[in-house]
Amino acid sequence: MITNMENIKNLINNKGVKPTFHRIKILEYLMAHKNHPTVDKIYEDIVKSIPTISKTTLYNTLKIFVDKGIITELTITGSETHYDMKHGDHHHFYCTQCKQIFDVHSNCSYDCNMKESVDGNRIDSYQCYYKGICKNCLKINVI
Amino acid sequence: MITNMENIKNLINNKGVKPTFHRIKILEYLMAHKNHPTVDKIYEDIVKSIPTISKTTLYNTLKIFVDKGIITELTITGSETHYDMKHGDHHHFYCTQCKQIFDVHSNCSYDCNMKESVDGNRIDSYQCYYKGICKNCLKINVI
DNA sequence: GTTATTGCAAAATATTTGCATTATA
DNA sequence: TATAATGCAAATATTTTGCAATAAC
Repeated sequence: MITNMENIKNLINNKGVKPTFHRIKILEYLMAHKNHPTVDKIYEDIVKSIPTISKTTLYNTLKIFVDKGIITELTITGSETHYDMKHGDHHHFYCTQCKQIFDVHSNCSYDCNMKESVDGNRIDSYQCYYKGICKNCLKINVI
Repeated sequence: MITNMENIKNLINNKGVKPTFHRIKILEYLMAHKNHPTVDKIYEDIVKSIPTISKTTLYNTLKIFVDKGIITELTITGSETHYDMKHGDHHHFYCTQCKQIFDVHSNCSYDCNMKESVDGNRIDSYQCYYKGICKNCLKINVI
């Protein structure tokens, strides 16, 4: 039987990254929290179980994961970077009122994963996002 | 005869913003420089003709223009915000090597301007961008 | 035992804020 | 003159860096 931790370890290993304890724990966290956390949020949560972890390690590790294509960084707000496990094709919706980022599964035919280049430029990644007011905030505003 | 400055003045006025000298000059700059400048770049250029202008005014003005939908802010790199006049429907390509942002006129059928909402969330703006190596850098790398 | 990882503190960078000054209608 | 815009300096927020301590293999 392969444990979840073994799976994560393998995933990191397969990308050519040494699966240290911290790295496994950080990826484990991101797999369990697909609500696009910031560095601060990840730190705040993860420091409870690993009191000695530092933000520098977090920054280091997240950068490595992004470079290796394990996770995606979302630079939507202009202030903090949000992080997201790669999980299926989806876009993002940023609510300018409650400041949350939601996954949206738009049925548009735009799928850049199928493209390798545009206008002769080599595409390595892409991102689409919307900004507006989410349905929850719309409801609250009406009342 | 309506001068260019008159046109810019009217554009600002029509959005309910008082067209001060600085605001006109900043918009004039953005209309003439559609290469997605940062605050620093705009300041560096504009301070030559208006030596007394401050970065605070630049930040203030750009924020107003964004809020009023006159310009778009591009938060692609995660560090500096880039600014872009609204001009036709296009996406952006960020070259991770030369750090430049290019317009790309993708022929995909993805046009969120036609949508008012997604999954019940109200869309106010949207952005799509690619990251990769631009054709110029690809050429240089080969040599 | 050597090399990579980690953690601390300081530095760097970008943006925002408070408030006094200046311009504008 | 009243109101809004501007500019300075300080504060804030986020991320990066240098280097010493530690851990991993």
